[in-house]
Parts: sequence; C-alpha cells; structure tokens
Amino acid sequence: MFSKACEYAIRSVIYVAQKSRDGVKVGIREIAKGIDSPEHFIAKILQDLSRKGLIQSQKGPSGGFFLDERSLKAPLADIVRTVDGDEIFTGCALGLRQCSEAKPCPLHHEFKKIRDDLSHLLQNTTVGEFSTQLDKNRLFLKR
Amino acid sequence: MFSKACEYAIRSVIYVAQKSRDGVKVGIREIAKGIDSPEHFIAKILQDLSRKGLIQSQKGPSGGFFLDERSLKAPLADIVRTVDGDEIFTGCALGLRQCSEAKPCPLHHEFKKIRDDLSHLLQNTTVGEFSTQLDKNRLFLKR
DNA sequence: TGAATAAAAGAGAAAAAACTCTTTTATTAA
DNA sequence: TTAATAAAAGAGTTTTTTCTCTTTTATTCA
Repeated sequence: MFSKACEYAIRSVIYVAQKSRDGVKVGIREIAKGIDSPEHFIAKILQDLSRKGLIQSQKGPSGGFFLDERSLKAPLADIVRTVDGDEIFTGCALGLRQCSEAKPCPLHHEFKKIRDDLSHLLQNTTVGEFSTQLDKNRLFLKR
Repeated sequence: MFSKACEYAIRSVIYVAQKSRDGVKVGIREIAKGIDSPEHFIAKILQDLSRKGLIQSQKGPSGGFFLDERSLKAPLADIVRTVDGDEIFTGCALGLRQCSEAKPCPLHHEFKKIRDDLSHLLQNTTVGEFSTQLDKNRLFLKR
C-alpha cells in the first residue's frame, strides 16, 4: 500500500505531533526508538519533510523535531503525497497509464470507490489528532 | 497498491480468460503484446501461476496458455494472493507487525473498512467476467 | 522420427527501495 | 568563544523488485 518510507514518515510525524502538543522537541534517536524504525533512514525522510515544511526542526543543543500549529492540522494526505507521490490517489490499480472513465481498465469503476474512500480518509485525518489516544495507550506506533 | 508483477498477472490472466472463452490458446508473445508488458517477465509470473494451477498451459506447437472452467471462475483474490501474498488483505497500513483490534495503530479502525472493501471486491470478482466488455472495447488492458 | 514450436527453467543484469555510515553545518550554553 | 549537541548533507551498501537472455524440456505434426 504505502512504501516503508511512507509508513515510517506517518508514524514519525504522529509521534512528533504527540510530543509537540506538550511543547517538547524530540531528537531523531528518540523518534527512531519511539516508532521502532531505522534511525538514519528516518533521518533522511524527516529531512525531506522538513525542507517541504511539513515538519519543523531546529539544530543544536535542545534542538530536534517538532510541529507548529499549522503542521499539526495538516492532513496525512500531505505526508503520503510528499513521500510516495500521488500514485495511490490517482493511479490505476492495474498500472495502466491512460486508465480513465473513457478508457477504463477492468477494475476501474469498482476501484474508484476504494481509492476515493482512501483519499477521503487521508484527507480528513490530521497529523495531530491521535495524541490523546496515544497517551492513553489506546493506540500504538510500534511493533 | 499491487506490485508490477501482480498488475501484469491480473492483466495477463484476464487477457487469457477472454481468449479462452473462444477456446483459443495463447502464446506468451501475444499476451505480452496484448497487455503491453515485458515478455520474459510475465513468462516467469505465468509459470508460477501455472505451477499453482491458476492458469493452464501446454507446451509445443499449438500450445500456449489457457484457462479451464475452474480457473475462469477463480476470484482475482487468488491471483493477488499468489503473486503478492496477503499483506494487502491483512497487513497493517503503517507496517506494524502486531497491529490488531487489541493493539491498533492510529489508522487501524478506519483502514479496516477500506481493506475489507478491497478484499470483497477481489474475492467477488472473477478472472473470466470481463470478456464481453473487453470484446466490445468498453474495457482495456493496455496503455 | 525429426524439425519446429512453445513453455519451463536457469542464471543472471539493471533499477529501485531500504538502510547505513561519515562529515558538515548550525545552534546553544557554559 | 569554544565545546557539545543535533540536524543536514553526502556518499555509500544491501536487499528487493523488475526485467532480460539463454538453454532445456515437452509436444505436435509432417
């Protein structure tokens, strides 16, 4: 469904969101431990998200990653699109480049619903909305 | 969503299904042209499906691939499961190994619906059911 | 029976994705 | 103003996926 990079990106950002709500910046090592992922790999991914403004960062002592108000309200779709492109939102299930209403692949019509549901889910879910449930151990980001 | 191999597999099998309805066997070169895919690559994939009985084949002159009655009625889910495993049917959206009702990832509950819809679609769609629409150029398998 | 045909099998090469390690740059605070 | 810290950047390696080429085996039919 999503690439590994994208899975890590979503988990990282949700992890950072939770910490940010308490005004805490968090280092890459802690994020890696918090979501059980390869440290250097997610470093690259977060650098990318940072450059694109989906996550904030600060260098130096007491630095780390955090999310500003705006980023906390961003939909997960933004993260997915940045890491994986919009294949998942618009691509053909069978890989046809020109699949469309006019020239549909065999799965086109049925698949549209599923893709749309997925799009809406990702578009209507924000990065910051899981903090409370994570605090209460009703949701998990690792294992 | 699906791997390239799986996309080609589905397109190949649907292509062969259409020909099989007319009792025609079809060679790998024709399939490759018919679905616009790399010939040797799909050869491997079809060999695998053949070993597992999801497609039939015959060597030698006037040989080729075809589908028997049973295979024509098989759900697309069988093809997907054979090529890509059942990650897509049961895997966690965020890549957690132990994601479950009891220990859900942040997307678990919402995602379940989408995954279930996808499962049902693939389970209720048979390999052979597109032939008529393909004949009428209402559906397409390449480009 | 033997030449032609077509899938099966073997053995890769190329490209992409996943992951690692090292060096550099920016920032803080003592 | 310097030592420590932490992200950014650069430069890989490893693994997986995608794709290719060659040889072998089975089958047909002339």
